[in-house]
Amino acid sequence: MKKISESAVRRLSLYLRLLRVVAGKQELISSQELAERSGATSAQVRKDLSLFGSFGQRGRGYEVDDLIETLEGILGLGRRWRVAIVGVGKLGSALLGYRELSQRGFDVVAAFDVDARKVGEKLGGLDVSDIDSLERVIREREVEIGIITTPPEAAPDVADRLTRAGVSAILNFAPVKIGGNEGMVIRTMDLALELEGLTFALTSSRDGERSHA
Amino acid sequence: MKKISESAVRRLSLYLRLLRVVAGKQELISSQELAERSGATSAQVRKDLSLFGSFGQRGRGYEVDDLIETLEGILGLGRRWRVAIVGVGKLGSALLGYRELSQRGFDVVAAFDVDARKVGEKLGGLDVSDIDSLERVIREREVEIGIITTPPEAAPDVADRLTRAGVSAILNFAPVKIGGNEGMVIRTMDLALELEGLTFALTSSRDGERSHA
DNA sequence: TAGATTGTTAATCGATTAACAATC
DNA sequence: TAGATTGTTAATCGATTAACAATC
Repeated sequence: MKKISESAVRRLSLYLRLLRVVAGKQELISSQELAERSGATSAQVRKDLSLFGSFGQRGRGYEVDDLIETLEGILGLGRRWRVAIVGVGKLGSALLGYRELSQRGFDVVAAFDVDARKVGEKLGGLDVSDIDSLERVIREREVEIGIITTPPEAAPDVADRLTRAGVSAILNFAPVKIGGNEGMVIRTMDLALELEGLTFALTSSRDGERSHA
Repeated sequence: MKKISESAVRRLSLYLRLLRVVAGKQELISSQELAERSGATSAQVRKDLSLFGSFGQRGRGYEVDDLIETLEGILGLGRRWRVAIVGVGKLGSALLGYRELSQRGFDVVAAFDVDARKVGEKLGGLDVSDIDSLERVIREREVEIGIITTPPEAAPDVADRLTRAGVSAILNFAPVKIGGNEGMVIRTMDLALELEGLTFALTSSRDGERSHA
């Protein structure tokens, strides 16, 4: 099976979101229009889609509804996913309260914390479980995706435990490298890294101006 | 000035973080060690650094403390940055409460919301301002970076207003495309997109297994 | 000096863009 | 049929990796 780049997958997600916006308003969409809305080129759009098959009609474009279904299939969104959140601090509880998650097909079925005061508390309609019961609860509730919102020190250990408990993918918000063993799918979202991307751009563009002057 | 790729900048941020961990513990570090810790290759590390100069000593490696300072300089972290958060919902207030931000050189000096009940409230030691006063407050407090944590519908307008008020970079958490005019630096962090990256990988790897069988 | 490790050039790999025949 | 737009191949561009002379 040919390898699909991460950036291609991101764009597919983006196309799907844009298609949902126009769904019901128009029947067909061209690679050109999808390109304008997504900031890609029309060639890019056609290429991305063609990695998985031919879904359009020459001379007409793509059927919006069809393409939505196709993309949902490709991205694995034809079903719901069972998610656990580990670490119910500020960020964790923000995520717990997110309606977006459930709308997009992700059911948060477990939440964990070390803090005894939080355990048992009801947050977003869900009991917070003790982190000590992680393995058991993960198994019982058949969690497939773990979201780590613990402090960085705790994150690698949590990742190991999630892995051993049978979770198959992790979305990590802690600013540390998470060691996943073979086959584990891991993504890290790192606020500081993104901010530093901004400050780099600001700083170097300013230097750029100066050196032009 | 040669273009530096976004991924190179991300790696530089990562190297910096790793260097801070070993600072005080060791004086020198090799590209090899930095590579192991970051998941890059040693050639990658040397190449990334060489985009900005020669900071190492052949046969010895890089001085940890020196390299930290150098990277801070490159990434624009030799100073503090003034940040505003727009949208004090769950995510916005989580960010407001983040000590990490201030530790990393980002001072949150303003927060905004549309909700009259939130305006005036003190959150993380900061008064929430009315969104109507955005332009004025941004100017008065000399905000340089805006963080958007509003619902998606509001985000594009907020981005425009931030831009016109003189903010030079935006970190956007809303799942929409933000139109920035020339020279504006924009990054979007999109939870749904990342999750869909996971489900894609899970789904296609499973399909992969099947097709091997 | 011998061993280690950088900085940089050249080779490779992969992703994006351009172009156009196929075809609705 | 004429016009539009796909799907795909070839060309280009950029990023990563390999290799090695320079040198600490």
